[in-house]
Amino acid sequence: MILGVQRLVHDRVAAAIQRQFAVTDVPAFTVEVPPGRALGDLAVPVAFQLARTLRKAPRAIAQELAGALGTIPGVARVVATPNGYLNLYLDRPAFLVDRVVPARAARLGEDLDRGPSAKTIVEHTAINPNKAAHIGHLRNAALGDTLVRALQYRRIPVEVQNYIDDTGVQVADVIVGFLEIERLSIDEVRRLADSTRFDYYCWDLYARVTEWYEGDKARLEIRAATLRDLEHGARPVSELGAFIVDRIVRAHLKTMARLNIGYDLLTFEGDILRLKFWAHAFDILKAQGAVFLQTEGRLEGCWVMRIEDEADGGADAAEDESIEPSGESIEPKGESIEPKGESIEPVKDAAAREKVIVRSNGVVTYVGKDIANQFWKFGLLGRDFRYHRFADQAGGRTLWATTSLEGEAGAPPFGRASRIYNVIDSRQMYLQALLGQALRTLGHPREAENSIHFSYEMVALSHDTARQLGYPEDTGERKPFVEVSGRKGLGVKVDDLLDLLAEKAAGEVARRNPTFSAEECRKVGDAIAVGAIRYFMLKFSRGTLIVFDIDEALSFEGETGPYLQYAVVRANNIFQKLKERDGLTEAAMLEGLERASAEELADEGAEADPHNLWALVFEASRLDDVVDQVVRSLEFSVLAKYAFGLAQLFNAFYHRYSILNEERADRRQWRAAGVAYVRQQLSRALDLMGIGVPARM
RNA sequence: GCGCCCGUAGCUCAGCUGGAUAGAGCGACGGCCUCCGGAGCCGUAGGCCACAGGUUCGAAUCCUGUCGGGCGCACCA
Repeated sequence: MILGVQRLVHDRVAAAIQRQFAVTDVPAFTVEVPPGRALGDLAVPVAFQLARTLRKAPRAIAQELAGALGTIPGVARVVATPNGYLNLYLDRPAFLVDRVVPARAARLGEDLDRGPSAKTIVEHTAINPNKAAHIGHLRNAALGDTLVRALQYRRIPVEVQNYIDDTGVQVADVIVGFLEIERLSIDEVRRLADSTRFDYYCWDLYARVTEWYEGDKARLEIRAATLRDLEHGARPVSELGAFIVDRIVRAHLKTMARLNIGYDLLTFEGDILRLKFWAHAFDILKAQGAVFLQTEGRLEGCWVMRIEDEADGGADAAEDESIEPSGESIEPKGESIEPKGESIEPVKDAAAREKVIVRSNGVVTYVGKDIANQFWKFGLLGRDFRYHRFADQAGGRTLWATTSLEGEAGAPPFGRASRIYNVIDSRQMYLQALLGQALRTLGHPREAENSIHFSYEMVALSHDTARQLGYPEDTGERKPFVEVSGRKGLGVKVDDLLDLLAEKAAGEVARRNPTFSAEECRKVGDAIAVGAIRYFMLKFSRGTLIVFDIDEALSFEGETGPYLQYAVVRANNIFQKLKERDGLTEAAMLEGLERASAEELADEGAEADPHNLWALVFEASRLDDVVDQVVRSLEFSVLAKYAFGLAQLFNAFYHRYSILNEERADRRQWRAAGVAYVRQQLSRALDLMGIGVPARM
C-alpha cells in the first residue's frame, strides 16, 4: 500500500518542476525507495536529469524543488541532499493508522481499483497426460499459479487454462505399452487403474516403452499407427487413450490441488481436432497465404510456414529494427567443414527457414493445433467449444472442460481474451514465436503483441539427487546436472517430494508441539511441505536453470518457505497470547491508536536502528509496489525475496523489542499495530505464492 | 553456423524499468533461551560483479566485441 503515495509524490514533483522551471515536458522520472530509512522513505533523483537542460547543479535544482513543492498529504518533510537527491519523509503515525484501522484501510484499498481491465488468460501446467507429474512440471505450475494470483491482486480478470494433449505421441506410447507389451485389455487396464497408483504405474511403463522401441526400431511403426488411431478416434486405441487421459489428468489435478493450484478450464486437444478448429484455422491461413504447399526438396508435400527473422520471443521488448550491416559473406574459417553432408548444407539452410504445419501424410503438427488454439483464445476463430463440468475444486471453484459432445448449460464465456500468457519453458521459445508470427501475418498485430510467452529455464537434478534416486552415474557426462527425462523415467515425482517433505515437517511439528494430535501434526506438516516446495520453486529467477537438490529442498531453515510461515505464526502467537493473558482482542488493542503518543515511531536519523518499528512498517507497505514490479517483469523471485526480507526484518524486530511486555502503553500499542500490519502483509505475500499459514507450527 | 539464456562470496543464488556503502541463504568461526516459541537472533571471515571497450553526472544493471557454459534451430510436443 505504497503505490498511491508514490503516484501522489510523482505528480506533485512533476507539477512543481513545471511551475518552478517553466518546463513544459517534464522528463520521465522515478520515485524510488532509498537504501535506508535514514535517507528518507521515498527519493526522487530527478534533479540529475534536469541538470543538463537547466544548466544548473543538481544540488541547486533539488533545493529549489524542495521549496516549490509545498505540502504533500502524508509527507512530513522534504529534504534536498547535498548531492542532489530529493528525500521525502512520511508522516509515520498517520501512515500506520491508515493501514491498520479498518475504516481507513478500506479507503486505501480503493486505490487499487482502476476500472475494468481487459480479460487475461493464463495457460499453465499442460502436462502430457501419460505419467505422474515431476518437479519440472511443478515449476511450470508454481510460476503459472503465482502469475494468476498476482494478476488477480491487481484486479485483472483472469481465466486459467490447462491444455491437455490427449492425442499426442506420449499418450500413444503408453497405449502401446498396455496393448503391445503388457497385452492387457481395456477392462484389465481399468482394474489395474483401480488397484494401483496409476500415474506411477504409467511413469514406469512409459520408460519401458522407450526401451522397447530401442530394442527394435521397427516397433516405431506401431507407435505411428497407434497415434493415427488416436487422432482419428479408432476404436480400441482411442477408448483406451480416453481412459488413460482421464485417470492421469485427475491424478495431476489432485497433485496440484495439494499445492493449492486450481484451474478454470481444461482444453482438450482432441476437441480442437473433432470440432474442426484446425480445419477452420487452416483455411484462414491458406487464404491469407501464411502457409503454402512446398512442392520440392526435403519438405515436398508439406504445408509450411516461412519463419521470419523478427519472429523473436513475445515476452521481451519490441525493439526497433536494427540496421543490417550489409550482407557480406562471412568466411567459414579454416577446417570447419563437417565430415558428412556437405552437399546438403545449403538446402538444409533454406529449409530451416520453413516450419512444417501439416505433414506430407496430411496430419497436422502441434504447431498447427496450437495456432488454432491461440486464435480461439483471442476469439479470432469464429468457433467455440462445448463445455461440461469436469470436477469440483477447493473453495467451490468449478473446473470445466471442453467437449465435442453435448455441452452442459451454465458455462462461463471462455476465451475471447485480450491478453494471453503461455507458461512454457524456454526450450519452446521458437514455437511460441511462431504463434506471434501467425497472428501478425493474419493482420492481428495487437494480439501478437499480447501473446506472451512466459518463458523460464528447466529444472534438472543434481548428481547427488540422481544417485539417491538410484540412477546410475553417466560416466561420459561432464555436465554439472542431470536432465530430467520422463521418457527415461528419470525425475523426482511431485507427490513423492511432497510426501517426503510432509513427513519430515510433521515429525518436526510433533517434536515441538507435544500436545498436538497426530491429525494436527499431519495437517500442519502438509502446509509446511507446500510452503517449502512452492517457495523453493519461486526463489530463483526464471532465467536460472534450477539444479534440484533434494537435501537443499528439504531444508526448513534460512531462506525457505517454513521460515516465512514461522514469522507469521509468531505474529499470530502474540495476539493469541494477548487474548489468553489479558483477554484483549486485536481490535481492542488498537482502540484509540491515533490518539496515543507516537514517540515509538519518531526514532530517526543515521543512528536509528535499521530494525525499528518504522523500518518494519514501511517495508511491509511495499507489497503492492512489489507486485506491480512482478507483473511487469514476470519475475517472481522479486516477490519471494521481498517476503523473505520482510520476515527477516520482523524476526529481528521481534528479538529486539518486546511487544506485550513493553511497559509503556503507547509504545506497546504502536508496536502491536505494526505487528498486525506486518502479519497481514506477509500473509498476503505468502498467499500470492500459494502458501498458507498454519495457526501453529 | 544462427537464435535465446546464463557468467556476482568457498557453494547455491538475488540485485526490478541505470542511482547513494554490492546483498541473502548455506557452509566456516564466535556469541545469545529467568523475558511474546531458538524453524530464531547477533557478530567475524569471504567479492577486479568472466574479460575488453563504449554510452552517462552516475554502470553488476544499457550497447558492442571476446572468452566460457546451457538450451533451442525435426514431417516430436
